[in-house]
Amino acid sequence: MRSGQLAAAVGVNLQTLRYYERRGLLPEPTRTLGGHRAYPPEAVTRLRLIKSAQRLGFTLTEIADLLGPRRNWSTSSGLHTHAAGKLAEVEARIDELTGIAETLRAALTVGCDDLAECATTPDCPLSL
Amino acid sequence: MRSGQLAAAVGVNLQTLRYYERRGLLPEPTRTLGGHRAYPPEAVTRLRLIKSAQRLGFTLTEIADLLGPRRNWSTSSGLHTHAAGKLAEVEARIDELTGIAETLRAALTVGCDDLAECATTPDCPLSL
DNA sequence: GGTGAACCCGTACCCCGGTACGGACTGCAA
DNA sequence: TTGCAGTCCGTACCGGGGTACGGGTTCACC
Repeated sequence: MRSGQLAAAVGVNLQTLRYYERRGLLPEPTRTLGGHRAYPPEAVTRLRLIKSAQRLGFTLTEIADLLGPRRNWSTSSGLHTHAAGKLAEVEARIDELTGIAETLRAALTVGCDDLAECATTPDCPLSL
Repeated sequence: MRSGQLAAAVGVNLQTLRYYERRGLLPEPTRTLGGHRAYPPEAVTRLRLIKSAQRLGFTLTEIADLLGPRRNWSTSSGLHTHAAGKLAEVEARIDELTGIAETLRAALTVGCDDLAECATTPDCPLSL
Protein backbone atom coordinates (compact mmCIF):
# COMPACT_ATOMS: atom_id res chain seq x y z
CA MET A 1 0.00 0.00 0.00
CA ARG A 2 1.40 3.38 -0.95
CA SER A 3 1.33 6.46 1.20
CA GLY A 4 -1.28 8.27 -0.87
CA GLN A 5 -3.60 5.29 -0.74
CA LEU A 6 -3.23 4.95 3.00
CA ALA A 7 -3.84 8.65 3.50
CA ALA A 8 -6.95 8.55 1.34
CA ALA A 9 -8.23 5.39 3.04
CA VAL A 10 -8.22 7.02 6.46
CA GLY A 11 -8.97 10.55 5.31
CA VAL A 12 -5.69 12.01 6.41
CA ASN A 13 -3.21 14.29 4.71
CA LEU A 14 -0.12 12.74 3.19
CA GLN A 15 2.09 15.03 5.24
CA THR A 16 0.33 13.92 8.39
CA LEU A 17 1.53 10.38 7.76
CA ARG A 18 5.14 11.52 7.69
CA TYR A 19 4.48 13.68 10.70
CA TYR A 20 3.13 10.71 12.66
CA GLU A 21 6.11 8.67 11.60
CA ARG A 22 8.45 11.36 12.93
CA ARG A 23 6.43 11.47 16.14
CA GLY A 24 6.77 7.72 16.57
CA LEU A 25 3.06 7.01 16.11
CA LEU A 26 3.50 5.06 12.93
CA PRO A 27 6.32 2.55 12.57
CA GLU A 28 8.66 3.14 9.66
CA PRO A 29 7.30 1.11 6.77
CA THR A 30 9.36 -0.86 4.32
CA ARG A 31 10.42 0.94 1.17
CA THR A 32 10.39 0.17 -2.51
CA LEU A 33 13.72 0.06 -4.28
CA GLY A 34 13.20 3.67 -5.19
CA GLY A 35 12.59 4.71 -1.62
CA HIS A 36 8.81 5.05 -1.64
CA ARG A 37 6.98 3.88 1.47
CA ALA A 38 5.11 0.58 1.24
CA TYR A 39 2.63 0.14 4.09
CA PRO A 40 1.13 -3.15 5.24
CA PRO A 41 -2.69 -3.30 5.44
CA GLU A 42 -2.52 -3.15 9.25
CA ALA A 43 -1.40 0.45 8.93
CA VAL A 44 -5.03 1.39 8.23
CA THR A 45 -6.10 -0.07 11.57
CA ARG A 46 -3.23 1.59 13.29
CA LEU A 47 -4.10 4.98 11.87
CA ARG A 48 -7.77 4.61 12.77
CA LEU A 49 -6.70 3.65 16.25
CA ILE A 50 -4.67 6.84 16.50
CA LYS A 51 -7.56 8.94 15.26
CA SER A 52 -9.95 7.34 17.74
CA ALA A 53 -7.65 7.97 20.64
CA GLN A 54 -7.30 11.54 19.47
CA ARG A 55 -11.07 11.95 19.40
CA LEU A 56 -11.12 10.81 23.01
CA GLY A 57 -8.85 13.67 23.91
CA PHE A 58 -5.46 12.01 24.04
CA THR A 59 -2.56 14.06 22.75
CA LEU A 60 -0.21 12.65 20.17
CA THR A 61 2.48 12.32 22.82
CA GLU A 62 0.17 10.27 25.02
CA ILE A 63 -0.85 8.11 22.07
CA ALA A 64 2.77 7.56 21.12
CA ASP A 65 3.34 6.54 24.71
CA LEU A 66 0.44 4.10 24.61
CA LEU A 67 1.35 2.65 21.24
CA GLY A 68 5.05 3.22 21.44
CA PRO A 69 7.81 1.15 19.93
CA ARG A 70 8.82 -0.43 23.22
CA ARG A 71 5.61 -2.38 23.46
CA ASN A 72 4.69 -3.98 20.20
CA TRP A 73 2.45 -1.99 17.92
CA SER A 74 -0.72 -3.57 19.29
CA THR A 75 -0.04 -4.20 22.94
CA SER A 76 -0.85 -1.38 25.27
CA SER A 77 -0.78 -2.06 28.95
CA GLY A 78 -2.21 0.61 31.15
CA LEU A 79 -4.91 1.81 28.83
CA HIS A 80 -7.24 1.52 31.78
CA THR A 81 -5.19 3.88 33.90
CA HIS A 82 -4.71 6.34 31.08
CA ALA A 83 -8.41 6.31 30.27
CA ALA A 84 -9.29 6.96 33.91
CA GLY A 85 -6.92 9.90 34.05
CA LYS A 86 -8.24 11.29 30.82
CA LEU A 87 -11.80 10.94 32.05
CA ALA A 88 -10.93 13.00 35.12
CA GLU A 89 -9.39 15.65 32.88
CA VAL A 90 -12.43 15.78 30.66
CA GLU A 91 -14.80 16.01 33.60
CA ALA A 92 -12.77 18.85 35.09
CA ARG A 93 -12.88 20.68 31.79
CA ILE A 94 -16.65 20.19 31.61
CA ASP A 95 -17.06 21.70 35.08
CA GLU A 96 -14.89 24.62 34.07
CA LEU A 97 -16.91 25.24 30.92
CA THR A 98 -20.17 24.89 32.83
CA GLY A 99 -19.12 27.72 35.11
CA ILE A 100 -18.17 29.83 32.13
CA ALA A 101 -21.52 29.14 30.48
CA GLU A 102 -23.34 30.23 33.63
CA THR A 103 -21.39 33.47 33.76
CA LEU A 104 -22.15 34.14 30.11
CA ARG A 105 -25.84 33.45 30.67
CA ALA A 106 -25.85 35.83 33.63
CA ALA A 107 -24.19 38.50 31.51
CA LEU A 108 -26.86 38.01 28.88
CA THR A 109 -29.79 38.35 31.29
CA VAL A 110 -28.31 41.46 32.87
CA GLY A 111 -27.91 42.78 29.37
CA CYS A 112 -24.90 45.01 29.60
CA ASP A 113 -23.83 45.58 26.02
CA ASP A 114 -20.60 47.39 26.71
CA LEU A 115 -17.53 45.92 28.30
CA ALA A 116 -16.23 49.21 29.62
CA GLU A 117 -19.60 49.82 31.30
CA CYS A 118 -19.45 46.38 32.86
CA ALA A 119 -16.03 47.20 34.16
CA THR A 120 -17.33 50.15 36.16
CA THR A 121 -20.65 48.65 37.24
CA PRO A 122 -20.12 46.54 40.36
CA ASP A 123 -23.21 44.36 39.83
CA CYS A 124 -22.07 43.14 36.45
CA PRO A 125 -21.78 39.35 36.55
CA LEU A 126 -18.40 39.40 34.87
CA SER A 127 -16.03 39.08 37.79
CA LEU A 128 -13.89 42.09 37.12
CA MET B 1 2.58 53.75 36.76
CA ARG B 2 5.47 51.85 35.22
CA SER B 3 5.22 48.71 33.19
CA GLY B 4 6.67 46.45 35.86
CA GLN B 5 4.25 47.76 38.45
CA LEU B 6 1.29 47.26 36.16
CA ALA B 7 2.40 43.77 35.29
CA ALA B 8 2.83 42.88 38.95
CA ALA B 9 -0.51 44.45 39.88
CA VAL B 10 -2.43 42.23 37.48
CA GLY B 11 -0.17 39.22 37.71
CA VAL B 12 0.98 39.32 34.14
CA ASN B 13 4.36 39.06 32.51
CA LEU B 14 6.06 42.25 31.40
CA GLN B 15 6.39 40.90 27.88
CA THR B 16 2.69 40.16 27.80
CA LEU B 17 1.99 43.86 28.22
CA ARG B 18 4.00 44.70 25.15
CA TYR B 19 2.39 41.79 23.36
CA TYR B 20 -1.09 43.11 24.16
CA GLU B 21 -0.04 46.54 23.00
CA ARG B 22 1.10 45.09 19.67
CA ARG B 23 -2.19 43.20 19.41
CA GLY B 24 -4.16 46.39 19.98
CA LEU B 25 -5.60 45.30 23.33
CA LEU B 26 -3.83 47.95 25.34
CA PRO B 27 -3.63 51.52 24.05
CA GLU B 28 -0.15 52.91 23.70
CA PRO B 29 0.65 54.67 26.95
CA THR B 30 2.45 57.95 27.28
CA ARG B 31 6.20 57.79 27.70
CA THR B 32 8.71 59.36 30.00
CA LEU B 33 11.34 61.56 28.43
CA GLY B 34 13.60 58.53 28.30
CA GLY B 35 11.05 56.41 26.50
CA HIS B 36 9.73 54.29 29.39
CA ARG B 37 6.01 53.55 29.38
CA ALA B 38 3.90 55.46 31.91
CA TYR B 39 0.48 53.87 32.37
CA PRO B 40 -2.58 55.61 33.82
CA PRO B 41 -4.33 53.81 36.70
CA GLU B 42 -7.18 52.80 34.36
CA ALA B 43 -4.77 50.43 32.68
CA VAL B 44 -5.22 48.06 35.61
CA THR B 45 -8.96 47.92 35.01
CA ARG B 46 -8.40 47.49 31.33
CA LEU B 47 -6.03 44.58 31.84
CA ARG B 48 -8.35 42.89 34.30
CA LEU B 49 -11.14 43.32 31.77
CA ILE B 50 -9.04 41.57 29.17
CA LYS B 51 -8.20 38.74 31.54
CA SER B 52 -11.86 38.30 32.47
CA ALA B 53 -12.95 38.15 28.86
CA GLN B 54 -10.22 35.63 28.25
CA ARG B 55 -11.46 33.49 31.12
CA LEU B 56 -14.88 33.51 29.47
CA GLY B 57 -13.37 31.99 26.38
CA PHE B 58 -12.89 34.98 24.13
CA THR B 59 -9.78 34.99 22.00
CA LEU B 60 -7.46 37.98 22.01
CA THR B 61 -8.63 38.88 18.52
CA GLU B 62 -12.25 38.93 19.69
CA ILE B 63 -11.34 41.00 22.73
CA ALA B 64 -9.42 43.46 20.59
CA ASP B 65 -12.50 43.66 18.42
CA LEU B 66 -14.73 44.33 21.42
CA LEU B 67 -12.42 46.83 23.05
CA GLY B 68 -10.97 48.24 19.88
CA PRO B 69 -10.69 51.91 18.98
CA ARG B 70 -13.25 51.75 16.18
CA ARG B 71 -16.07 50.28 18.22
CA ASN B 72 -18.94 52.76 18.38
CA TRP B 73 -21.79 53.06 20.81
CA SER B 74 -24.13 52.83 17.87
CA THR B 75 -22.95 49.33 17.08
CA SER B 76 -25.81 47.19 18.33
CA SER B 77 -23.91 44.01 17.57
CA GLY B 78 -21.82 44.44 20.66
CA LEU B 79 -21.07 42.43 23.69
CA HIS B 80 -24.54 40.93 23.78
CA THR B 81 -24.25 39.26 20.40
CA HIS B 82 -20.70 38.16 21.01
CA ALA B 83 -21.61 36.71 24.40
CA ALA B 84 -24.55 34.82 22.91
CA GLY B 85 -22.31 33.37 20.23
CA LYS B 86 -19.66 32.46 22.73
CA LEU B 87 -22.25 30.80 24.94
CA ALA B 88 -23.36 28.65 22.04
CA GLU B 89 -19.75 27.69 21.38
CA VAL B 90 -19.17 26.77 25.01
CA GLU B 91 -22.35 24.72 25.18
CA ALA B 92 -21.41 22.87 22.01
CA ARG B 93 -18.01 22.12 23.47
CA ILE B 94 -19.63 20.85 26.68
CA ASP B 95 -21.84 18.49 24.68
CA GLU B 96 -18.83 17.25 22.80
CA LEU B 97 -16.88 16.60 25.98
CA THR B 98 -19.89 14.93 27.58
CA GLY B 99 -19.99 12.43 24.75
CA ILE B 100 -16.27 11.81 25.11
CA ALA B 101 -16.64 11.28 28.85
CA GLU B 102 -19.40 8.74 28.24
CA THR B 103 -17.24 6.84 25.80
CA LEU B 104 -14.35 6.83 28.25
CA ARG B 105 -16.63 5.61 31.04
CA ALA B 106 -17.94 2.86 28.78
CA ALA B 107 -14.41 1.83 27.94
CA LEU B 108 -13.61 1.68 31.64
CA THR B 109 -16.62 -0.47 32.55
CA VAL B 110 -15.99 -2.85 29.68
CA GLY B 111 -12.45 -2.96 30.92
CA CYS B 112 -10.51 -3.61 27.77
CA ASP B 113 -6.94 -2.90 28.67
CA ASP B 114 -5.61 -3.58 25.23
CA LEU B 115 -6.02 -1.23 22.32
CA ALA B 116 -5.56 -3.92 19.70
CA GLU B 117 -8.34 -5.96 21.22
CA CYS B 118 -10.59 -2.95 21.08
CA ALA B 119 -9.58 -2.42 17.50
CA THR B 120 -10.65 -5.89 16.45
CA THR B 121 -13.65 -6.40 18.73
CA PRO B 122 -16.75 -4.77 17.27
CA ASP B 123 -18.52 -4.38 20.63
CA CYS B 124 -15.78 -2.27 22.14
CA PRO B 125 -17.16 1.17 23.00
CA LEU B 126 -14.30 2.92 21.25
CA SER B 127 -15.66 3.57 17.81
CA LEU B 128 -12.81 2.21 15.78
C1' DG C 1 27.90 61.22 39.65
C1' DG C 2 27.83 56.48 40.20
C1' DT C 3 25.58 52.17 40.46
C1' DG C 4 22.22 48.61 40.10
C1' DA C 5 17.57 47.58 39.04
C1' DA C 6 14.25 48.42 35.74
C1' DC C 7 13.11 49.09 31.16
C1' DC C 8 13.77 49.60 25.98
C1' DC C 9 13.56 47.05 21.35
C1' DG C 10 13.92 43.38 17.96
C1' DT C 11 14.04 38.83 17.34
C1' DA C 12 13.69 34.14 18.21
C1' DC C 13 11.65 30.45 20.50
C1' DC C 14 7.91 27.48 23.11
C1' DC C 15 3.65 24.05 22.67
C1' DC C 16 0.25 21.51 19.56
C1' DG C 17 -1.19 19.38 15.43
C1' DG C 18 -0.63 19.72 11.52
C1' DT C 19 -0.12 21.97 6.39
C1' DA C 20 2.41 23.99 2.46
C1' DC C 21 6.30 24.72 -0.71
C1' DG C 22 9.78 23.51 -3.90
C1' DG C 23 13.01 20.97 -6.33
C1' DA C 24 14.37 16.26 -7.26
C1' DC C 25 13.26 11.72 -8.03
C1' DT C 26 10.19 7.16 -8.88
C1' DG C 27 6.39 4.30 -10.75
C1' DC C 28 3.56 2.93 -14.15
C1' DA C 29 1.11 2.90 -18.46
C1' DA C 30 0.94 4.00 -23.32
C1' DT D 1 10.93 5.93 -24.08
C1' DT D 2 8.43 9.26 -22.78
C1' DG D 3 5.16 11.62 -20.00
C1' DC D 4 2.92 12.66 -15.99
C1' DA D 5 1.11 11.48 -11.49
C1' DG D 6 2.86 10.18 -7.24
C1' DT D 7 6.42 10.57 -3.64
C1' DC D 8 10.67 11.86 -1.69
C1' DC D 9 13.01 15.16 1.74
C1' DG D 10 13.98 19.38 4.27
C1' DT D 11 12.24 23.33 5.77
C1' DA D 12 9.05 26.94 6.67
C1' DC D 13 4.62 28.36 7.97
C1' DC D 14 -0.31 28.52 10.26
C1' DG D 15 -2.96 30.01 14.71
C1' DG D 16 -3.22 31.13 19.66
C1' DG D 17 -0.97 32.98 23.53
C1' DG D 18 2.56 34.05 25.10
C1' DT D 19 8.01 33.71 26.98
C1' DA D 20 13.07 34.31 26.62
C1' DC D 21 17.43 36.42 25.22
C1' DG D 22 20.72 39.92 24.52
C1' DG D 23 22.64 44.22 24.14
C1' DG D 24 21.80 48.92 25.04
C1' DT D 25 19.53 52.81 27.74
C1' DT D 26 17.16 55.10 31.74
C1' DC D 27 15.46 55.75 36.58
C1' DA D 28 15.99 56.50 41.15
C1' DC D 29 18.52 56.57 45.17
C1' DC D 30 22.86 57.43 47.77
